[in-house]
Amino acid sequence: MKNLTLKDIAKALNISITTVSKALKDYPDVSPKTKARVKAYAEKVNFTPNTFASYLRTQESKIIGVIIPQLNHFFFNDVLKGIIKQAEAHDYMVIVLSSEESYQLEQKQVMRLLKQNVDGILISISDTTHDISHLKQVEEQNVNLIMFDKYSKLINCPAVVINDRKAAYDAVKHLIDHGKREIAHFRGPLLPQNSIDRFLGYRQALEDHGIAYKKELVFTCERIDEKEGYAFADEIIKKNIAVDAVFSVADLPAVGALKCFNENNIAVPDQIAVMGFSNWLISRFTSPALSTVNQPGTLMGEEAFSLFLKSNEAKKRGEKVAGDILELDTQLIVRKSS
Amino acid sequence: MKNLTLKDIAKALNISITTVSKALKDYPDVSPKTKARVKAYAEKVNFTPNTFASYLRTQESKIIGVIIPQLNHFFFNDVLKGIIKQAEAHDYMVIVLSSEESYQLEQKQVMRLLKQNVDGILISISDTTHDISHLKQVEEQNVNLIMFDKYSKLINCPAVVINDRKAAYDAVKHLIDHGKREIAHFRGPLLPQNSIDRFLGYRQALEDHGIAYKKELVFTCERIDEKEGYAFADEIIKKNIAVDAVFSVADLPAVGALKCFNENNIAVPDQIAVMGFSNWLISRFTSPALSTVNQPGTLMGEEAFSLFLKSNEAKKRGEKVAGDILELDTQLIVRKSS
DNA sequence: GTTAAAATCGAAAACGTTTTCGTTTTGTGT
DNA sequence: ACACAAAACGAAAACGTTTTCGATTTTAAC
Repeated sequence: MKNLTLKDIAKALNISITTVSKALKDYPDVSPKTKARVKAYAEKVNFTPNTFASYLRTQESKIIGVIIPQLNHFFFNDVLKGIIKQAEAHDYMVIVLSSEESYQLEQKQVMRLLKQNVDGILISISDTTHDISHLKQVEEQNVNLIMFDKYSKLINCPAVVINDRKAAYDAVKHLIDHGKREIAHFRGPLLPQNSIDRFLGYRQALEDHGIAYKKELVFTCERIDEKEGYAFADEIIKKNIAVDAVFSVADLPAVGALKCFNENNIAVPDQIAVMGFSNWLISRFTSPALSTVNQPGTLMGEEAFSLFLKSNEAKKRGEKVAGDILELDTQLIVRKSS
Repeated sequence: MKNLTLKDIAKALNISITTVSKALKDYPDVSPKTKARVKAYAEKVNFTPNTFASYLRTQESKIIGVIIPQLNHFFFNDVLKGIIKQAEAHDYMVIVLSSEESYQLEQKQVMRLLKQNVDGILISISDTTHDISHLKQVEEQNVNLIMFDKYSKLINCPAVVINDRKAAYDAVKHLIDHGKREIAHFRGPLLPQNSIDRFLGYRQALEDHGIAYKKELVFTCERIDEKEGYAFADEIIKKNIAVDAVFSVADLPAVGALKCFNENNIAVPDQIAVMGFSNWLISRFTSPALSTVNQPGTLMGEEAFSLFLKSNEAKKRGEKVAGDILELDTQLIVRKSS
């Protein structure tokens, strides 16, 4: 019960391998009669050409590689879902790798994918990636490169991202619109760009509404977990810092803050409103339910694959695709915490 | 900047392709001197053989396929992480596909992987899979088949699973040991086997501790979400059913129940204790924090890959590996809700 | 019936690797 | 210096596909 080959079909129909191959690919120099015969038979025995042999001739593997910073991460898995869904629709297979937020490992994974002769690499770069020579190498080898979510401006390839700045702006604006003026921000570290953009959106929103930016209202996360959020909230209470809202760079610190406020009998959202970011599953279940910003992960994955397809077709025509950056809109999810 | 070939190395060193290939694979009929020369050069230019061409000769693709029922599912992503980690350590690539809990799609994905000539298929079967002819076909094509978590007894291949029955037993025993006697159970649907096993563990624990099984304390989930759990809890309150503990087939219904009990001022765990299953991220953040059962997902993935390796080696020796089922232990996570 | 053009087909090379088997080179003992 | 075995090397075929180009057959026109 081995997979059939062109040879098997040729033998069965008593014609040459060449003719079988050409019939299946609708070459003009095959008579309609034989074409029909071949196609009918191929259909019957469920033949599809061996991808490995095909690759050897055409240099197209019909496989793409995806590198994400973390394997069991809600958002990236959502993106992965979109990529795989679209890939499937276009008959591509997806190899999944993780950089585990390590620059070294990311380099290694890129090299592995190049060795595997994938048709394209879709990557969200790790927080520790400070050098992009490995990505340059992808382009030098003429392999399609697409970045998503966490990207580098130092390389000129198509990318699809969230408009983090606008998303943060809208979130903070929402707090302001509800009468909040002393808005604290739990910001992320200096890398990746996303956390900077969210911080900038926060500042911009304050400025546009005539609220002075106060350095002492900004707390910097390192691990971005709930403990940090709890600690910051605790500091706010202990030091009696005047705060009537918190905008967090991610949901987990917001959840931590929520817990701390609850324990100290601070009314959310009346005394202090809380806003998260990312719309993780957990945000629906806190009490009060956490307001947050939804990132369209699946859509991002689908768009990333579309960019790959475009890039691949341009490559086939001998062109080079422009390094345009596609920005996806987020959605403000207003729940009980704001 | 194309990938190098054996031919390039042969030309550079002025020897034949054959000798280069054999030197790299330590054939005995190559002199130590040339071996060293070839290896040094190959190292220098970072050569690795083209996997597609290799496959054509050896019929080994060094690619495995994984099919999971859902792509962005906390537990399955954990398993995926374990598989990919081990695969990487053994120089395998992993193609990820999803059946989306659809029997039809599962069939299709299996066929796609067979067409791709993967060396093995690791699968967790969907809840709607009632027929296993597609899996039989995998074995007929002599491709290694490994099942994990959700498996079928109708097919004889290696598998790695959680001991759901024992896990449920231990969870219920924990409730009993804390003085609970009227233990309700939110059970899952009739498929997959896992939810049956958890139900059986529940019954066994009651029986072994001299507690009569009461049908009216068992509630059957269909979608296994928090709304169902909320509704069941509501029913318990409204109908005034005597219940002092709830054991849920999964975390989400338990979270829903928790919410309902909180809203009705029922003290958890004193009046009613609540126990979930799966240790999702969310269980840490409810109030009170949810007691649950941890499923070792990453370990399961690692073991699944190990089973594949074993199976593959047996295949190379012309043997057939036994369809042994490896059961992994779970951990009872006791938090404030019990 | 002849001939040219058009339609149809197939031989063969190529992709890069692995492996069999035959050839050449080296080394040993006389 | 010679025979012979052992060591080292290389030619070639195979994996299954695609595609070029030459060969063959059919059709049409006179």
